[in-house]
Amino acid sequence: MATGRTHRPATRSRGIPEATVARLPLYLRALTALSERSVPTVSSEELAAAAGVNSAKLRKDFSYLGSYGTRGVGYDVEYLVYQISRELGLTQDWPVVIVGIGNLGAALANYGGFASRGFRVAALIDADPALTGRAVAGIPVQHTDDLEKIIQDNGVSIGVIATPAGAAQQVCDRLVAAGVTSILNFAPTVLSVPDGVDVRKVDLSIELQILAFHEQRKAGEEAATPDGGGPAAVARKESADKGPDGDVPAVMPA
Amino acid sequence: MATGRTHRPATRSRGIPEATVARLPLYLRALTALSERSVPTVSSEELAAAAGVNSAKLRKDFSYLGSYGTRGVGYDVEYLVYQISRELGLTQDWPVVIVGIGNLGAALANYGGFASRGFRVAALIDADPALTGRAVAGIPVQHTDDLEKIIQDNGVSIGVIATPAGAAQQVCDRLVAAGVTSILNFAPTVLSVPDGVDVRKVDLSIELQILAFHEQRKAGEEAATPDGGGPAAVARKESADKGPDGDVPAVMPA
DNA sequence: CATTGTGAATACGTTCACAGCG
DNA sequence: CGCTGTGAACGTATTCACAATG
Repeated sequence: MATGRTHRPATRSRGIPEATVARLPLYLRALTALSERSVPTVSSEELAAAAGVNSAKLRKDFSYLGSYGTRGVGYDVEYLVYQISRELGLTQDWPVVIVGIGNLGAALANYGGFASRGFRVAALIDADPALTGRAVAGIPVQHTDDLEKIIQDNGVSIGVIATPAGAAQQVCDRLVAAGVTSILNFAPTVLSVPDGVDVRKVDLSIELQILAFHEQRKAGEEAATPDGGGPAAVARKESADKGPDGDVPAVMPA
Repeated sequence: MATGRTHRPATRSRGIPEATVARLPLYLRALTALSERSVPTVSSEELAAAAGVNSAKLRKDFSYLGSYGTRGVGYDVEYLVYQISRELGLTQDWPVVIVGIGNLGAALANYGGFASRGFRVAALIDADPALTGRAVAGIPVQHTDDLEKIIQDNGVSIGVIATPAGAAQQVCDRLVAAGVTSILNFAPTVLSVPDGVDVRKVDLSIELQILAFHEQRKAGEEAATPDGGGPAAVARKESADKGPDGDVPAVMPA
């Protein structure tokens, strides 16, 4: 932390804003669904609705990728799917390891959304010898002792940590030392990593606390139902546009 | 979604920024750890390091809550724990239901970080009759048919959806109709909810895709190992400051 | 002429830097 | 004197609104 210098390596990064990057997967999912229904084109308005954002935001997001639409018509679904996939790097294969095969690790191993998007669970790793050798989701669980070898043999650059909090930093250090440069952390810990390594965290407890905050606010100010107590509000809002927080929630078995 | 009108009900909300709210749980966790070690006071610098943010941000965040520090000294740990807990609404009991008891639902049910923070798993609900009656984490699984009754009997206002994508909207609708006003969604779907209901989502696949994007960037610009292949880079950065995205990743059994 | 693409306006979030204070 | 609290500067993200255009 000494360096007051902002990091940001040589990466001048052809300027796609983070907020936009975070939404691309959302668009991709909506587009994939359209593609499966053989819908050929879609307008920003329709796609935005499906992704749960507003159309101006969507158009601005796409404008960072290039001009892939046709005025008066909309966007070609297949073409956009391809462009976004490419931009996200999903046209290549990403071997991933999951460390910590408790309920959560198992849930992740079983998660279907992987293969569909270029991600491949290359290995499952756990410290418990009782698990070693057992298969979860058809993939054998290997022992932590072999972590470095597994990473290297499979050319893994993305690791998922689903261990208890106490083990997370140590696992993280070993992953990084073995060559992993992107980590998805489900343990409720702040991981410390060298520059150049990306960490994203998913923290259930934090998400619930944020909900509790808003829930409390609601309880405080209702008293008399704000919208007149009549029929429940009807306007529906898409959820996706939740606030900016840049952060996430973690989960952990026992 | 016709209404171009921004929502935002009467809620003028005594102005704590969303970004700050999202960090309060982080501070709380760090403070709780200090409290357990019986540390009496902490400076913004120290606490910021523990939470993985910078100290100016932390001080500004705290300034929205009030002036709880002592100049020249720092913050009283116990007092801050209390203030933040109260602000987040964690001094009260929040009964929560989890719908969808696959691997993920089970992981959530077993998650330890609940009770510690005012959350209580009031019920587990699943559509599979084979699960009904079985206990997970010591809590009996009940059938979806009884969802409304369970919500009402327990005064539940927060629901967690850990079902397959296909069931999520339907479950959501029933939760909302039964009185739930905050939802944590792990299914990879955009949920549509009435005004006044908060949804946060956790989407594993999205998180991985964001990592892949950055990973790809790195690969593109290195060419020769960036840090010379020598000793791993030494500068450490705290992970928490990840980009703004306001969104999260989902997971789903099978 | 419906719809994209985008400057300009606005809102929000972060960081700086230092006055204020215990 | 050290550390908090905060106004002001800066940077990023969202929204508006309309000119450009297939």
